[in-house]
Amino acid sequence: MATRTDAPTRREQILKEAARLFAERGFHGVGVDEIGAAVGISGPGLYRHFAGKDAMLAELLVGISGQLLTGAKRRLAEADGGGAEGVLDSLIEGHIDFALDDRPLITLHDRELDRLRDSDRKMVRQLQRQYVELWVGVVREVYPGLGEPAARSAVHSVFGLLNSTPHLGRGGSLPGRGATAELLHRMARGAFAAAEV
Amino acid sequence: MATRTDAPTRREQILKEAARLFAERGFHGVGVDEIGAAVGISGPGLYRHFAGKDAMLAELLVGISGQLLTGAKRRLAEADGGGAEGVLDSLIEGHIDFALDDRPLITLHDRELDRLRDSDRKMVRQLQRQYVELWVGVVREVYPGLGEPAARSAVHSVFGLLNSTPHLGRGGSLPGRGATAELLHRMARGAFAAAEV
DNA sequence: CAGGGAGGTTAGCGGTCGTTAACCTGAAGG
DNA sequence: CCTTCAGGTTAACGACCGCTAACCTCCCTG
Repeated sequence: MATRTDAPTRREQILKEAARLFAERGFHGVGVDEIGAAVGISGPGLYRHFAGKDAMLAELLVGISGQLLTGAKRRLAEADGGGAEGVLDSLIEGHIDFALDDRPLITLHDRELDRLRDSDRKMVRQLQRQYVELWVGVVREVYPGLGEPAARSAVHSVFGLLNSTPHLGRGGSLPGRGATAELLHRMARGAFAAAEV
Repeated sequence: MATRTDAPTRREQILKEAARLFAERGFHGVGVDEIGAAVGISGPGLYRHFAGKDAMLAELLVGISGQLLTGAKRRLAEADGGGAEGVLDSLIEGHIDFALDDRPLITLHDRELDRLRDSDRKMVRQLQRQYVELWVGVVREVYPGLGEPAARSAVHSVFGLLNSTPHLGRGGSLPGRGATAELLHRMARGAFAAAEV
């Protein structure tokens, strides 16, 4: 698991707060002064750590896409020979963990992509595409009745389902993390199964 | 069906283009000059039709939420006594029609809510809540094994699934509107079924 | 103990944006 | 024919925002 125990660097603090603010009010809706204030320094101080506001967003989005893809590849490799069913469950579990633990990032991920420089956007799109295609392969193995276009649509739709976590009441009345994760998992599997034929 | 055949008013043109632009680049990412240019007039000319940029967004979001709720109430009333299954299918169908035909609005609907004045935001939230609760009631009738919190989470997640249409390749390789609608419908039902117990 | 870099600060510039002001025009109506 | 008004126009203002410049202050290190 390799959990971090040392204190987060200033850069990491900034990225975390920027992600939260961008998710809450949109990239253009947040000023650099606010981001600075969120970590206890003031506006222009951020430029000691990032080339500009765009660079923060770029690093966040590239980081998210890369993390998702890397995790998925690892899960695919780990369960090699262990049945496609198990791999799909592992993929779903990983995506749910991400959606539940990093809601702001999940929100940014499909909301602010167009605010990136061309080169960064291309990179993020490529990582996202690889991630989707990895899912599509596994899904078609588990549900052979699905054609490729249908499988791709189904995968995008299940992402929509799993990424709905920001809309689930902010920690108030929902049935706890474990139960929510389980519910989402079952629904994802049910959606895929119903997509087949 | 009461289909409109007369030409759209200028106000309606503006709202339509504003919705598209807001969905593409975000509320703060679009200038009034661009909105004006999209309908062939220039920036400040918009103020003959709207009190300001905020008013356009408010009218769009209130309109969407109201339309969704009104349509859902109508479907519930129409099929009265005709079985909860049929009502749920009708609700799903209505939501899919909306998601497929008005993608920009669906995008705005859960993205730019926080940019509204307090009073407008409260109104939209109330309409949305009524819409969700209507679904929750029907879903629990069809799937009695679902508790109320689980049903509400499931409804939000299915909305995420259905609202994924903007991510499905923009008219390129996807299997045509009818097939897409059918796929989404089956997946929604499958997700609900899998949520139960 | 000098000095230099890391990481702050405030002041301010330049551009953009929402909005208003002032003016114009063409068509409808008495 | 004169008036009125809806629906435009351009100019410009004031606020805000991203970013740079110039400066300061520790702390580490040779």
